Amino acid sequence: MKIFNTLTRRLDEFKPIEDGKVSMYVCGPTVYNLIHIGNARPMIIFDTFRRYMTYKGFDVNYVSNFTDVDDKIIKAANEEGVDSKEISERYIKECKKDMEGLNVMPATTHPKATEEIDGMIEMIQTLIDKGHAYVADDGTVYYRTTSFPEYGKLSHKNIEDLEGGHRDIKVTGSEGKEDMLDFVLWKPKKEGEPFWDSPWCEGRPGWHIECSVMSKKYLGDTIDIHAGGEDLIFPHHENEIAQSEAANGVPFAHYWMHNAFLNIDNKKMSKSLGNFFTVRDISEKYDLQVLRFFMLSAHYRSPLNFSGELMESAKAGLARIRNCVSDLDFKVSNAGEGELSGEEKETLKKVSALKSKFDDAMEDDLNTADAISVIFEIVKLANTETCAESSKAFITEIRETVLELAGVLGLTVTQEKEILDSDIEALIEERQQARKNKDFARADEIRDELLKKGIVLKDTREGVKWERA
RNA sequence: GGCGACAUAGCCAAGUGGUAAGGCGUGGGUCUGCAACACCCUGAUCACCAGUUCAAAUCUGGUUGUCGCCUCCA
Repeated sequence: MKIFNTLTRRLDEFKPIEDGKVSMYVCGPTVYNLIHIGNARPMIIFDTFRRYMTYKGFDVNYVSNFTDVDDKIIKAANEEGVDSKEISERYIKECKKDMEGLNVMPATTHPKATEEIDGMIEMIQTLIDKGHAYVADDGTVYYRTTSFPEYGKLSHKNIEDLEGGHRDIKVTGSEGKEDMLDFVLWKPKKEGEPFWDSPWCEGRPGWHIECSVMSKKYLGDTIDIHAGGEDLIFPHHENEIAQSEAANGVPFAHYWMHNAFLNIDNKKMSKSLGNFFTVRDISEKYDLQVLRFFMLSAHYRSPLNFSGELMESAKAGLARIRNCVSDLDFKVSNAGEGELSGEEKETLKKVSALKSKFDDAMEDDLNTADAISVIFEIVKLANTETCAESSKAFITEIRETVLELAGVLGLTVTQEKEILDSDIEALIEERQQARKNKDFARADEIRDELLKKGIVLKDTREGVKWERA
């Protein structure tokens, strides 16, 4: 597996710390609202990475946090006049619902910042003891960036440039800091904010320390992969490295993966532009599997544009795969038990080669766009090479392959068996009878009637199929 | 100002040295009582200029354009 490593800016061959195992940490959302579709990109991408590694036989320990203490959560709580815990608990619950819709597997562990305060205090103390952090007069604890010579190695920034670039805003808010770039590890409470006791003051942790601590606790001092959105490279991940490596004395993560942003109609998504969509918004109009398919149709390190038109295109694409599977389902139920024919064996060889091609694509820095195209190639084979006379073994093999590969991408392509009301079934039956009797007026009447109920009929070669409009 | 990314058919998107995958849409066809669905077939020389090479979308330099980070942000 080749992974583009932000740290080295190269494709690096993945070598796990421990054979057959992968430890990875993915920065999760701050839960102050419903997650938006931008949040969904890393969730889907790294869930797909995890599924692929699992498919390849790795035991993946996947940790993704919920940041449940933060300014925005406190603000939301104050606006609603409720406890901030109520806000975070609510949106964690909603986030999990969205994840389920997106078919994002629950992490091995989903730690919450507020439940890891002890570990944070401990790590901050270690940093102070080692001279990497200091306490200001008001009890704020800052990280001393100048004490970590490698600061900037992930974002490839040099510190002098950073200092220069900020000269104009240096005036405000940096009292108590030794240096511009120093960042908060612990901050004193303000009125009405949640707080915890600490050796320095009653207060709460800074954002960056959370991830360092949770990663250490659940995965160890050094992990294989740390991932997140590209915007987190600086300062969040840079700061995590500074904290963890200074405190633990060993490298933090061997591979750093970052996904590019999702734009809306070629512009950055933001509330002020009015182009802000939550996953929940999308779920009202589309099966969330369509959103997942859409996200995987481009490489994760390319910026991806979102629009209604593109979603329609994705919907049609996913439907092509699903139609193929449902067609195979039908054929398999009528197929004979006979041996594979010579021709069928040849076709299965091609399918098998395509399966390798799929793996190759995924091995190449998770090229899901290419991987999807391989699935389409198999779909094409299935559509052209199977027929009513095909053997059961042949059809089953192709079907299983499509399902398996789609499954690696976390795409559900089998149709849910839905039970129709008996009176609707009766109407369909009556319509079939009418068609048989060439009473097309009645047949069309029934078709219209069902359409009003949201049932679309399709008269196929194999019989009547239906679907929800 | 600093750092970085990208530019492939109507749209989306792989390909990173040997004469352009795949999807959507369009058009044509098969199936069908009709319609819809489904399926099959159908398209580009790769922003521009110069260079390296037997050979470049693919490497080098330049031009133009789009975008991201540097501040909370996936």
